[in-house]
Amino acid sequence: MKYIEKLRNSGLRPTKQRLQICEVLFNRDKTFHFTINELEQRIKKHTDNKISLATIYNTIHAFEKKGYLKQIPINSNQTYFDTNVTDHHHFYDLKDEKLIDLEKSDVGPINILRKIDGKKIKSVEVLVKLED
Amino acid sequence: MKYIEKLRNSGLRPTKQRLQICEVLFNRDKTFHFTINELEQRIKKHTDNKISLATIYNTIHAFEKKGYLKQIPINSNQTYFDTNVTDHHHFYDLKDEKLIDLEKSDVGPINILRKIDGKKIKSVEVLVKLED
DNA sequence: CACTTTTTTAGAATCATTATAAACTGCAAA
DNA sequence: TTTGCAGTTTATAATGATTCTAAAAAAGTG
Repeated sequence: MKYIEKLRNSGLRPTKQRLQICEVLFNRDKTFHFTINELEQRIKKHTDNKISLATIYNTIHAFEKKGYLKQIPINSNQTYFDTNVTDHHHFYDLKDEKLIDLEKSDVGPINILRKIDGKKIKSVEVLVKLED
Repeated sequence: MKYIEKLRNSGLRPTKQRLQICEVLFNRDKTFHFTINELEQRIKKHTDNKISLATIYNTIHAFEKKGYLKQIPINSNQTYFDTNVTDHHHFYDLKDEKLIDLEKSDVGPINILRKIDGKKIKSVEVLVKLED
């Protein structure tokens, strides 16, 4: 199993549940944008045994803390996550409520000219809302 | 009362509650970033009579629909609103959980090079997260 | 004033997320 | 391999923001 090492290296025990969630999250070509609810549905389809909702939350938070996932800032009642943890941005299709990755090169350089004393910039995220 | 016309012009009856909320929201020098919870506290201090929480939600949504307020996309369990409805961006101080306006001129032009068929860009929002 | 429509309200309902505490599991040391 | 224990999983309860409901109150109109 290719995810065992990954988990072990980051101090997470490679449990059956975590490995199955890894399969759903990372064993794919494109990056994956999801809410916990959507992920739960996919896990249900993909695996035979049930994984508790609490475990899904636990795992996603653990993965996020380890840097395997990113939260996407967006106004929604549900939290969106992204398997693409590189520095990039998003389109958000307001009608379909779907996210699309926007590579840094698609946006061009962003120069934050203002500085705040005693603070440093951790990230710069761009959300481009789309309508028909 | 200076807000009566504003409300009437947008088809909202200028009720006592709405006028009081207008005072708290708009009668200030700087732009105001808030959650419903914070707003409720301020209303409690500012006004003698109690305004129901449901009314606060109703009013904020009505004002947002009329374009007097904007939601700010951010990862938080609570929704943030902004009285600054001009096209601008935000710093978000992760430690203090506070927002700071970033004028467009502080960010410079943003050029979205990629296009999505059949969709047009409604807004471009930049969130700059700050750490110590 | 009489009547209609909008608004307010308290409280219930909903829904995402987090907490709890007991059972289970991976894993390292004996 | 067995034992012991920290780390995990789990069902369920709890929380907290937000929305819904339906009845009362207020605003607008003639």
